[in-house]
Amino acid sequence: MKTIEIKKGSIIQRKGDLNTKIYRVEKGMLRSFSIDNKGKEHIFMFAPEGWIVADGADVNLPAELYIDAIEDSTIHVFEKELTHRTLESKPLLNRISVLQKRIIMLMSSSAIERYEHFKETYPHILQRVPQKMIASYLGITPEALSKVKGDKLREK
Amino acid sequence: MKTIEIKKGSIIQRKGDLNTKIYRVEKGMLRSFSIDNKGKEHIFMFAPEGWIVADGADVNLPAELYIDAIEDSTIHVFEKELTHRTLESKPLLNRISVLQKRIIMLMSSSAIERYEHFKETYPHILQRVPQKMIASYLGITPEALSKVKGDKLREK
DNA sequence: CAAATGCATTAACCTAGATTAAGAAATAAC
DNA sequence: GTTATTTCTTAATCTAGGTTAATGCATTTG
Repeated sequence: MKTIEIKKGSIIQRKGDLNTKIYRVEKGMLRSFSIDNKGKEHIFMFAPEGWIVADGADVNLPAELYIDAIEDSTIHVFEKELTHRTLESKPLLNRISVLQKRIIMLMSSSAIERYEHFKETYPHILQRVPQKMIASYLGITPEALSKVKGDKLREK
Repeated sequence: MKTIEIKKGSIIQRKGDLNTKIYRVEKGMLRSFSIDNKGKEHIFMFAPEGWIVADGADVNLPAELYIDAIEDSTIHVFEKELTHRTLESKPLLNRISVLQKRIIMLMSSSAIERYEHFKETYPHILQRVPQKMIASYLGITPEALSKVKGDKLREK
């Protein structure tokens, strides 16, 4: 295990890199994201203090996700290889549960519904990251999020 | 472990049921799906012979997904409780990898791109299930899938 | 076999969200 | 504190995909 301190904006993993690392956030916040063929970013996950981020792609294949710091951060870096032997199933099952819910949400809820759900589920993250990143996580543009939030307010 | 034979169309798990079972398909095909607040189905997964289906939601919470047979099927039913102790991390990690890719796809690819990807990834399933179910899996309507396929052909 | 149901396709119209652009407000940098 | 850079909002326009509806096939069912 290695501990590193990184500045906001530092990229610690790129798509195509070896996918052998797991990151545990001690301080600050990381995010993982993909970049599509039009150059657009799609945030896959936010990881504040205490959270673990890793590219879930197969260890033997190149990384699919970028991972960077969105705040100055202190990170513990582990090798997947070493941790995988002792891995408990509970956190993995929990992760699967979260991903399943995310897929269902993406398929069946509107932008504003996904936003409301995010707000309830991750209120602490909502306050800490720019709204355009929330939009990216939700799968919409910043303009669209701004609009649906405004509509929501007005209709009350 | 219990083995059951079920007819096409039989529902073996509903949203809200106890979420304690895992199903292994010996013959035929199952699918899991959710129903949104407008009554629309969204297929989460197809499971042909040899595959395992289960609702990934927390075991202690009610099931989120429906599971039914889309062909006459023979199924082995296991209790999650019993299997979870001996669960290896490899298949779980693989599952996480698949779900991650699905989320990225839903956020960053068009309907036709998702269709092409499905076709390459699950050609055997494509041939066996009605196109409207593929559409449901992709997160679009049957009409939209029919249209983009037609457009694709014509533009060549 | 006939009738009924389910499935795929096409087309007209509609809408959520994308795109583009401009300005206001907030944050960061000097 | 002033300037520069991000971020957020609003508005006009555009588009992928949704909705509704009609038609033709294919598959079940009685």
